[in-house]
Amino acid sequence: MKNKKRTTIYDIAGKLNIAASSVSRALNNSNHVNEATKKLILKTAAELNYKRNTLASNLRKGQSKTIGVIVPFINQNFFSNVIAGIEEASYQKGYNLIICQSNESQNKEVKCINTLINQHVDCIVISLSVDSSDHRHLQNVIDNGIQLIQFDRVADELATLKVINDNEQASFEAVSHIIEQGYKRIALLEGPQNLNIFRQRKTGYLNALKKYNLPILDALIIENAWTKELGAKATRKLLNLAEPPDAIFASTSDFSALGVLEVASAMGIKVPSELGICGYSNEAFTEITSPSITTVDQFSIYMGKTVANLYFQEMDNKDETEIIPKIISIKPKLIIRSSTQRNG
Amino acid sequence: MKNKKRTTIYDIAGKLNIAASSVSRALNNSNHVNEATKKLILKTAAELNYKRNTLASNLRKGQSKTIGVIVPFINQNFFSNVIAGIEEASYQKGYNLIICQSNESQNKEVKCINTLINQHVDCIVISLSVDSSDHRHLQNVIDNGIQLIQFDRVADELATLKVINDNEQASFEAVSHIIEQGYKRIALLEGPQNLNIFRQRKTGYLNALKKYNLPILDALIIENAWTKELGAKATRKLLNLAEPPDAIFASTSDFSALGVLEVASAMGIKVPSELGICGYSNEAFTEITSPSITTVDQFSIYMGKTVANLYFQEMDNKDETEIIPKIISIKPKLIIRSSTQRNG
DNA sequence: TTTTAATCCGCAATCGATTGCCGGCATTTA
DNA sequence: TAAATGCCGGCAATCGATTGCGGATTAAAA
Repeated sequence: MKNKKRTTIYDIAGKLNIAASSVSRALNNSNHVNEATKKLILKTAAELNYKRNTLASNLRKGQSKTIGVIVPFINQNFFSNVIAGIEEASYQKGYNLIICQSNESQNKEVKCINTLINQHVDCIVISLSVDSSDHRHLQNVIDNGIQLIQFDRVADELATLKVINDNEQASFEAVSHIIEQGYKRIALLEGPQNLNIFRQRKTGYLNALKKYNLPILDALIIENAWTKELGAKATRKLLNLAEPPDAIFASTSDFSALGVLEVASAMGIKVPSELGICGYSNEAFTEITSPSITTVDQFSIYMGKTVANLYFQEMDNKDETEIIPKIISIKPKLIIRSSTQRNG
Repeated sequence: MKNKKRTTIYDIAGKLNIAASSVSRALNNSNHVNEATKKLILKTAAELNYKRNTLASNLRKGQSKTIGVIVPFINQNFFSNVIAGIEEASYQKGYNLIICQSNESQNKEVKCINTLINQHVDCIVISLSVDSSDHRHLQNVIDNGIQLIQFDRVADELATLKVINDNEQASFEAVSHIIEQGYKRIALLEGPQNLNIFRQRKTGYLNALKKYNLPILDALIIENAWTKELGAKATRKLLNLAEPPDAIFASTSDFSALGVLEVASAMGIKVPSELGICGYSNEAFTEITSPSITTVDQFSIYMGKTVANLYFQEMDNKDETEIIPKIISIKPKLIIRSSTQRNG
């Protein structure tokens, strides 16, 4: 029962004593075949349990109907949601997904890209790894004639299709909200500044301080505090300052914010009355901590769908020879919860 | 710059005035080529930015070095972790992953399987959707000579490779722990019984009650309470009984347990003193609710690695013509937290 | 010096599906 | 009736890489 050779169009052609080309045409519903023979072929194909060999088909047609996706980690909420979104939209169009993780390493990222190029994917969707420094591997994708779409963590200087969040605006709104709640000394936990998203969030933070005429205090800005542990560590440092902050904006992630919350609780500091906390990403748990954590929702599933549809749209009007770089910016939403509400 | 034809082995062969077969052999590091020419070929290949066309290669070799994975939802913690595990192990072996979501629908599951068969994947890894009733589509995979590996939610009657959790034992231990904490009336929130995992967890529950000579009370067993909302609804019903339970085992998921906790909190019922709660899956948030939730860890990433390695191992000794069905059972771990601890 | 073996390389078939082109037959139009 | 058109089917090349086989050259053994 095992591993008999699969039935091919030649098997069908042989059985019906016709040419393979006719079988192929029938299977592709070409109107170049008589309706009766087409039916007969389809029937025979079903009987013989024929499955098209997509490899052969793609090789001949020079396309693979496959989209390659590279993310730092598959099992992080934001990314798995984006992937789910991409998958949903792609499935409807008959496209498949090949997923790779870069593990936040440019080294592996390069390998993933090469694999995907070898696989002749039609499109590569990527969110950069944290230590991504130069972008020759991305240029390589383009040079190989593969559509490249960057999302979330993008290389600004590369003119490709992009789907991003308006991080600066979201960050600005979050910090403005914090200020309006009466907090005066607002600390920032920032992420690796080689990633544009973290630079933008910092800019938003600075702009908000500026708008409300609050001083920028370098002591309250902590670099690379983007995990729960680093967030906790940074918080310990901040709260032990002679003049500690009265709010902490964990611009990097909700995990970082969780670290802040845990340290504050352990130190007996009351949230939000004595310390305001705001995270980023709207992870599921932010709703159920006590107090619940104010955060920013990035519409991750929608983002994934947008990425996929952007590709399909580009395909549709590929009569244009040149690719016009296009950027779709999604406005994230501030989710105000208990951890920053001390008015009202 | 765009969409020039890619360089092929023929381009390399042409430039060096040798046969394509030699180029192929050099690229595959065959020792059938002179060391000097091999070097020259490799150098030229790099210069011309050659990328192997994996489609052609796979077509010729009759294998795709690709594993297809089908899960209900990509963006659920357990599944995304399993996928991350599979990806990690596969990547090391040079295998690619094609990911599909069944959306808990057998209908889509069938389509996914057909897609993967068409793609000529070497192996299909699947965790069944909840409404999966018959298993002809799985049989179809086997009939097409594709290795099938089931994990977590498996069809017992199908003799394939399987990687599962010992749900019955885990459930037994969880309920035993609850009983040992002095709870007497333990409710069970159970999942759809057509899935074997939920049947097994129920069995474990029943066995534990039996062992400790506790009565089985039908009123305390609620069917299909496997989301947060359904868990909450079930809890409202249970706690309004004339004789309400003093503990609830949400055997379906931690989300369900979270629903229980929220309703209990809203009703002013103290956890764990008045009500014990135990979930299943060790979702990240169970650690940070107050009180933290006792749950069962399924070692999901490890499970993914195990699945992948099981496949590679089978490949290695495929000299055996017949496939020996093999089941790997991973023993989950009870994580005891505050929500069930009222002794000590 | 001759035989044997080893090493390298090329030819050509192959994997399975697709598609441009040609030709036979039937139908329609002049 | 002859010419033009349309429909349907087959032939054969093609996509790019792999591989069995045979031949040529060189090195090693007798």
